[in-house]
Amino acid sequence: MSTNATSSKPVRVRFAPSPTGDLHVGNIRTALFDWAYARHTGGAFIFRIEDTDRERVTDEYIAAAIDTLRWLGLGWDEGPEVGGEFGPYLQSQRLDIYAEWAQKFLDQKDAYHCYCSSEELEAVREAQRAANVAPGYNGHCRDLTSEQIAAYQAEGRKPVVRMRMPEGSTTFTDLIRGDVSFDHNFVPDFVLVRADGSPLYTLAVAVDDVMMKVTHVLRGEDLLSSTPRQIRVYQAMGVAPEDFPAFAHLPFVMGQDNAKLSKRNGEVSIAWYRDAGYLPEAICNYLALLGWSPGEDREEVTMKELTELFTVERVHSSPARFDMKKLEAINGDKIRALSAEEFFNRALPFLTRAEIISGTEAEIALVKQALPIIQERIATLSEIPPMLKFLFVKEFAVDADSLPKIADEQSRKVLATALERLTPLTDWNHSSIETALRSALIEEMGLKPRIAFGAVRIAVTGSHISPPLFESMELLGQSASLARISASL
RNA sequence: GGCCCCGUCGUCUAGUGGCCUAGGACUCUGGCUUCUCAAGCCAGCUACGAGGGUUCGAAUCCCUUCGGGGCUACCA
Repeated sequence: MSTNATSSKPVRVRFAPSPTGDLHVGNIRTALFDWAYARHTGGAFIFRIEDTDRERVTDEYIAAAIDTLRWLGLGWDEGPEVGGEFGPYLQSQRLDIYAEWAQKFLDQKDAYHCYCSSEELEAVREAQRAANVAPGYNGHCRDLTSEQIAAYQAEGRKPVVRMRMPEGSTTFTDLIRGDVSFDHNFVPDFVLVRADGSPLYTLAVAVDDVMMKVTHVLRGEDLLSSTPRQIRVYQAMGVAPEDFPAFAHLPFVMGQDNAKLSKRNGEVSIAWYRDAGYLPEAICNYLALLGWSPGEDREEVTMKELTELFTVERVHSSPARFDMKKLEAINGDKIRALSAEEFFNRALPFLTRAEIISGTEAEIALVKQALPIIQERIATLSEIPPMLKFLFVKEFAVDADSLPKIADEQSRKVLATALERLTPLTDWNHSSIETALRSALIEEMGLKPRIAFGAVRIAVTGSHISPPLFESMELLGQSASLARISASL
């Protein structure tokens, strides 16, 4: 059989993670594409939690997933916290629905009880591997007699519910990969309900997509080969082929060097990126470029432009490697593009969390003046505290590695001269400071600017790397600046 | 092993038979600018996995091959 993906129904896309851990880069890329597609088509974005495996999914992870999506700006139209017509959106709250369908499949003989134990199943697989044949359920319990069933029940065995895969094959049109076909010889009868009565992903995902009227399933490539099973459930539910959702299997996002994305090569948890000072719009922009491209040699897109430009046709089929360097570059671009007010809003939490400032009015005012001179020099927000630290420290001290650089005779002379010429300055601002120092150190002493200003920089900011010197001194103020120069003599 | 998916610079990509002696971005290298660090500007390095076809013409179509990945659970 085959399905046709064309549909004129209003688009409904879902992002349905199974929160067995923090949402990671790959999950988010999928969420982003789901969201962008829904927004592009004017359809609904549905957020559903697949927590049928309560052994692995925790409430903390669910809460974290909700939080992460919100932080990224991927708002949903239906789902946790916002509700919706087709809720609940947590699968663990829909157990009765799955049980009803499973019973219906049983009644229709589309499914059957399987009494095989895990050990027996494993033994079968072992034998299949040894015989070099396709491993998979062998259909042992497909047509049990009532005597056999009675015997198993007498043994106290609890059966699982297994879906019967008919002879033939399943072909569906993947929006990204074209027609994909699976021979049922390689799609064994699969389990819908565990022995304890709880549903499996294979049941819940298909039932929910139908019940929630999902029209487009954009998900990871790893689910590609489970699609025939999902389609089998649609059929058992009595859904007409033209009402099946369209599928699009997104390519993987892989780690820096080899295969899987892991802690080693680039952090996987989005929470980590938030703490490291990455902007949500930068993460989304970068992730959008993994497996998709707006074309026309374009790289930079806003969230709004992404929704306007995004189409599944432009998603390609090969996996992409995650490159932290490029994310950083985009993050720097986005930071530079921020308005002064926005930049302040984003920067403030990093300064307070690093305990550089406590939040007094005077501190806030100084921060607002200082931010513009560092905005173009950082790639992540976490670079702000170390860069502005010199303006706020109570106990100032020159960095250990910079200290030797101002210990020589020439530096001491430079600092002494600077102190002497800066002390009488009555109008303390960056241009008057620059004028005074240039005439004293460059013109009169004949020094190279980098040598002369370098010494002053270290004495005043404590490091040989700092924001622009004269602006820094203006912000620090005359008395503090002079005190530091004097202290280093 | 079987089934399925994938294969353009180091990385992300543009490219849908001639506009490609393959373009952009990140990285890297060199230079300019410069009070440090950045930013900015300029230049450079490096790619169609391989082999066969089809065609006047192929990165683009077909076949084979090699390589990578996924699935093969009472995970999702």
